[in-house]
Amino acid sequence: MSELHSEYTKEGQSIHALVVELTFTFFKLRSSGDSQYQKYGLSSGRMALMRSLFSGGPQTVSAIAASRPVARQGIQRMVNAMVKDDLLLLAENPRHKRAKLVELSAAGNALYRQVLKEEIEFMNTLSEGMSSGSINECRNLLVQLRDKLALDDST
Amino acid sequence: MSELHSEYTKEGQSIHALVVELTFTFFKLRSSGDSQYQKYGLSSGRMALMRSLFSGGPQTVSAIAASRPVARQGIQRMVNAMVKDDLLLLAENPRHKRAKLVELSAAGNALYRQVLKEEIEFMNTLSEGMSSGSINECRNLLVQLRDKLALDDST
DNA sequence: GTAACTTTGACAATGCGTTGTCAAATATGA
DNA sequence: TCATATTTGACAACGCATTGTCAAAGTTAC
Repeated sequence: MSELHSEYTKEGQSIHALVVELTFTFFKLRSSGDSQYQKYGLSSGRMALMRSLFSGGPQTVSAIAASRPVARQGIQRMVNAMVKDDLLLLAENPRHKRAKLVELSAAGNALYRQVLKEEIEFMNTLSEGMSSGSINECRNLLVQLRDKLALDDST
Repeated sequence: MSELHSEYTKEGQSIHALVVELTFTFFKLRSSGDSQYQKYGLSSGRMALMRSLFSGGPQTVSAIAASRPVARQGIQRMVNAMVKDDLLLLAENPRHKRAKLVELSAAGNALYRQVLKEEIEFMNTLSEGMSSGSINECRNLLVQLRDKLALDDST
């Protein structure tokens, strides 16, 4: 601890500690997810993509990218690879000749549902002993934090 | 929403929502941090490394890597680059001929303190309107979550 | 002391994200 | 309509993390 830390307000200090913990928890969560996914040849990125298609229906690459903090070209590359793996299909888009609609193939849909099922069980296990009230309060605070960040920069 | 979601317990559903929000908040936080750091030629990774050295004192590359969820060779590469940029120094290690002690140079220390100062102000701003009690509760819940993850896998 | 094991830094390959460029397709507006 | 601007996918280059391999340095056990 340096003397600089005395410039923190009490709340500022708490937020800093929260940010540090959030970072550790995020990495832990992602590596835990990846180790669950890898036995199906999936990754966190591929799962997130399938999740978007499963809940949002067929969409263009641009639309998928716009709904998440990832670059359009990253999604494009991922989609191309997953089409090759027969997890996704490209359907004609009546509104745009080049921008095809990306959708889950039958195999992709089945795989996603399988993994989602495991994921739900995992979340249920993780939440044992916690109250949904305190979990929701925590989430609300993160939303609040993120909203403040959105004001701060134009990312 | 698919029929699969009915397999969630109430708490499981909440945890899932929390995990989604946590992910968004993490990315927002990191990009916000990076845009603050870049005017000093730094990145989140470099800042984290300097933070370790500032608070933990001179350490070997291996020790730094062991204290965070990053690979040893990633730290090694970063250290080599930052030594070239005169932000870090390699001091002789009496206990090991090859494993030098990494420490902040005078320039690195000054730069870190400058950025830290801005960061503290930023955290103070972010926390305005929040109670340190609710922030700490949120952090405690994340700690609890991370502990459960640690049990689950051996990452 | 010495043989076997582990830790460490250099080097290389790879994975997966980013950005930039370009041409085709589309949208906009005078 | 037609000129201009934007969106889109392919391609390339790069950034920054990972893993694996190897030889030098250090540790441990006998």
